[in-house]
Amino acid sequence: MAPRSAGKNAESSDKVGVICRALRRAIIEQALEPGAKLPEDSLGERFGVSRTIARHALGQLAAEGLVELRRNRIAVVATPSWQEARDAFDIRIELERLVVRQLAGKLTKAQIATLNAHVDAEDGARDGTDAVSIRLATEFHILLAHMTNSPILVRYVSEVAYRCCLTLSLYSRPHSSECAINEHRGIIAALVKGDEAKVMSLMHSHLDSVANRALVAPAPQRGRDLLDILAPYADEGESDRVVKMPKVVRVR
Amino acid sequence: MAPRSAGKNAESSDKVGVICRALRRAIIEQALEPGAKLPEDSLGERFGVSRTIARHALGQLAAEGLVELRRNRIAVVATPSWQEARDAFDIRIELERLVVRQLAGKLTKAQIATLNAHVDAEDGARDGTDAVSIRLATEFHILLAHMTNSPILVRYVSEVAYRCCLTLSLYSRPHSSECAINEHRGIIAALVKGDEAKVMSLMHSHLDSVANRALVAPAPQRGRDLLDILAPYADEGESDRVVKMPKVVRVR
DNA sequence: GGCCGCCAAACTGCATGCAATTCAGGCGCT
DNA sequence: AGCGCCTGAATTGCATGCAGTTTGGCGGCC
Repeated sequence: MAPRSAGKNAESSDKVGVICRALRRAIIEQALEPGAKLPEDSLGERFGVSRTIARHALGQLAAEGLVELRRNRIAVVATPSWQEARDAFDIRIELERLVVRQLAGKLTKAQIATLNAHVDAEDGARDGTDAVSIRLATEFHILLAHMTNSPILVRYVSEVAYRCCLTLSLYSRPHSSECAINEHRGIIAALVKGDEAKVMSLMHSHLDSVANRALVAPAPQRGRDLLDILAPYADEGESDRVVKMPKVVRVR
Repeated sequence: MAPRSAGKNAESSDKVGVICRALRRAIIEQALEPGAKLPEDSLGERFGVSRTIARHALGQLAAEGLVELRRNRIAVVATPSWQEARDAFDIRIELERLVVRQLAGKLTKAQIATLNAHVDAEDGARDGTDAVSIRLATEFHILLAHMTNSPILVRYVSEVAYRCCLTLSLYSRPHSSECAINEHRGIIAALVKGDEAKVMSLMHSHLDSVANRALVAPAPQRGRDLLDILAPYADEGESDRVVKMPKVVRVR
């Protein structure tokens, strides 16, 4: 029960959990694009449960930020703004630096083997679909988080990583994840060597480069809701938006 | 609409949100101690809604880690282990360093005033109950997070701060929060001055000292569930628990 | 007395039903 | 044709009902 011990968060082994996991996976593999509608009864029917359960699952996913829930409206896969994507990556960098700091030089042989096996799998899937590569790359990071044996850290890293996946599918063009794989190998090596500072900086630059490759521009706004596109123009009241304005870019 | 704008996370204006907020507050003010039972129908009755809604609210709080949900069992207020408490603080430190890093030198006059007013309120409540002091101190940090204008950061800081509150109520003795207030003032001053490094280190040591004051020992286990107390002894299988063992302390 | 099993009450898991709201498209009006 | 209104279908918000599980305590048995 080593890695899998933590996640008893109101979602394991019950039907809600099944739906959550399925949707999460569908979302990060881009089978469900941002903006995709998720009506309760379709979901319920598809998974053979009642709306009540589907609804509950949507609630959980909304709490994780993967789904947007507006009152009396059909739930949709979340469409993070460019700024939110950037924020997510910033948070992710800090969290994952913490992960590798805790892990540096403390991995067991078994854990190292697990990590290597995973990266090999990433390598093997390199000629598969992009979606699978992204999922595997994400799971590498979550795997690392699991090894800290800190349920809270696992939860946050997972959430924010999934969120980043989501933004990747929004703002990124078909990117070659090959280099990412090598970076993963580098991180493992540094972890084994136990060089805390080195591995933290490696993780930092790894994530930063992923973010920069993905979030180069405020994005082509590959047209989802026309309403969304116009949203920035509405921007009611908003009195004290002063913080982090340096790199703000007007959408279109 | 400065601070209160962000949190539309599937919980505002609907009954679920009302219950969530009420319970959250009750929990962090220790009106509900860790381990307290939260039966769905009592909750529903108390808030004038059906079990369905109460259930949904519990689900949200469980996702935040404030409530523990075990299948077919009455929900209870979460009882984080000492290790989880330590982990929560570690994460919190990183997140809040990020907050002040983003905020340093970027606060508006209005925001500074808001912060000062809040600290004054903390000061004013110093002779009130401990619970209120803790809540106000926590809200100071959440207020800061709001000012980053990053909903994701707000969510995570809030969650982890609430969690820390929870652990405070478990493992801490009546602590004087007076010094904390001064530390808050110091942080504001450094933020205004715009000294990024300084304010990050201030925040770090502030949180670290709060954590150390609270989590000096694995805690007197002020007896909730005797089962919980015995849990560490059971510790089934647990093959590869290698990480972060340095500072582990046996319970009792 | 202590221990085990049984039973009713309590509680959760889930589906269904009804009211309220939103959404889509057709109709009439200009 | 363009625009707005209006109506029915789709969909959510929520309560209630029933079945299955846990709980706690009582009585019998050792």
